[in-house]
Amino acid sequence: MVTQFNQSRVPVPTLGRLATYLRVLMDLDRAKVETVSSAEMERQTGINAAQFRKDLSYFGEFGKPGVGYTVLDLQDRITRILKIDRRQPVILVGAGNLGSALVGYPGFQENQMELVAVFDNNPAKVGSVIHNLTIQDFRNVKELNQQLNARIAILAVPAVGVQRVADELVQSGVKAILNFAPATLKVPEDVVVRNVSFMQELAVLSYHTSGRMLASDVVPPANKI
Amino acid sequence: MVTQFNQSRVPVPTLGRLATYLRVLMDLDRAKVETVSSAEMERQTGINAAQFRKDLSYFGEFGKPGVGYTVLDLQDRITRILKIDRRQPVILVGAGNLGSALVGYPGFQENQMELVAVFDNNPAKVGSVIHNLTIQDFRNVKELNQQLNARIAILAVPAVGVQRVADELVQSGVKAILNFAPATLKVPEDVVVRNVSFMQELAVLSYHTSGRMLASDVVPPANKI
DNA sequence: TGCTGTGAATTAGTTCACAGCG
DNA sequence: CGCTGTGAACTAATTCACAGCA
Repeated sequence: MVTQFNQSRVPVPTLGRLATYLRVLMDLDRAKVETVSSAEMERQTGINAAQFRKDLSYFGEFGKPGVGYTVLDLQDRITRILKIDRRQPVILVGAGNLGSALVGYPGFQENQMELVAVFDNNPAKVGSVIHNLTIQDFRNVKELNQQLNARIAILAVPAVGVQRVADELVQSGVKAILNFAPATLKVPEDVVVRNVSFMQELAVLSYHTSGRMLASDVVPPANKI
Repeated sequence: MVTQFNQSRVPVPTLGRLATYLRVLMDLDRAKVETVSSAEMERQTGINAAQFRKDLSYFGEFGKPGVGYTVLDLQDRITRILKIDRRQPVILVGAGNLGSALVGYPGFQENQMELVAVFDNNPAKVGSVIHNLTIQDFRNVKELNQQLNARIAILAVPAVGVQRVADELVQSGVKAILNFAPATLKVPEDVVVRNVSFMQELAVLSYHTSGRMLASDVVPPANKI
């Protein structure tokens, strides 16, 4: 059996699921569980057992037939695959409502993502402190990132002008962008962008409410609390 | 021309893209543009022109051959498809960092999503006000939603206990959930859940930084090669 | 026996390519 | 002509099903 590492062709959804597996493995470890089967992982995650095994198979062989997977070992390997086995510096642009909320997000720490700087272009905000970080002037991003060396950036700015911000980030050495603005970014080939669009998510949900499209059900006048 | 409404088999990604088209159409309308071709839409959105046409084809015929699409008409029809042609009441559970930030999110208004109540189970928070909404005790959700009639809920609570919250929401008549907690929810067949996982997004980005995976990250089976 | 790892089959989603209408 | 709408071809992702190992 020649195990061939299909490295170049890992489906994107696989990477997202790896993060889910990791979360469950951490829970299992805390519960002192030492080994786990793909069937048990399906119970915990809702993700098909064959899918779990195939996802792992893109990166090598991890389990013992007849036994399952060693929780700690698998956890360790997934963190290496996702490159969160060591600290990943991340910068955030936009200290508005959403941006500020994200600074306090505990998931960063848990996953070795370290928020190392927050930027904004609003002079009224520059200099103030959120969660131990002083808000920096976005004009200095290029210079400051020479020290920080962040390759990942989170964009929590309004849609207007987000492209210019992205361009500047690319100039500053950023290779991966998590974009919360409702806009489609143009970036060089070697830069990855993931869009998080609340609007899109809500649209999908809205479509699925109240059944068929020709819905005769009257939307009742709604009060507010 | 036989117009067939393929309603039952609309790909999920199509719905998300409809929201993107809508955004661009609103921009075009503001710029006084009256008609648009699928090729121009590709330029504006980065989404393939054939994809745009096929997405629309699931819902009928919208354009004029040789001309394109009437901006206002298309806009109108997409809002009807997504059921955001009229106000959609939405409730939010969890008034923490993220939840509070979402209350101020301007995208709700723009898309006829109206946040009608915010709930939390922390007595210290119940009663205080964010953006004109008084935080309600989550224990009253079922009772209050008899008036509010929200079918969409946003979950911005910690992972622990999120399943119980979801169960209660389903009991309260909620049919669609936008879940921000890093956990997999079990809900009845007729309830839709969309998960937004920052961690998953960051994991995908992290994987793509610093080029290809190191050879040492793929661990070959010990007894082979 | 009970499990993994993986080709094969299946299903979902995207893009092509072109007939046909305005 | 220039464009839409759509079957057909293609590509991606998921799930099945089973050989083979501990």
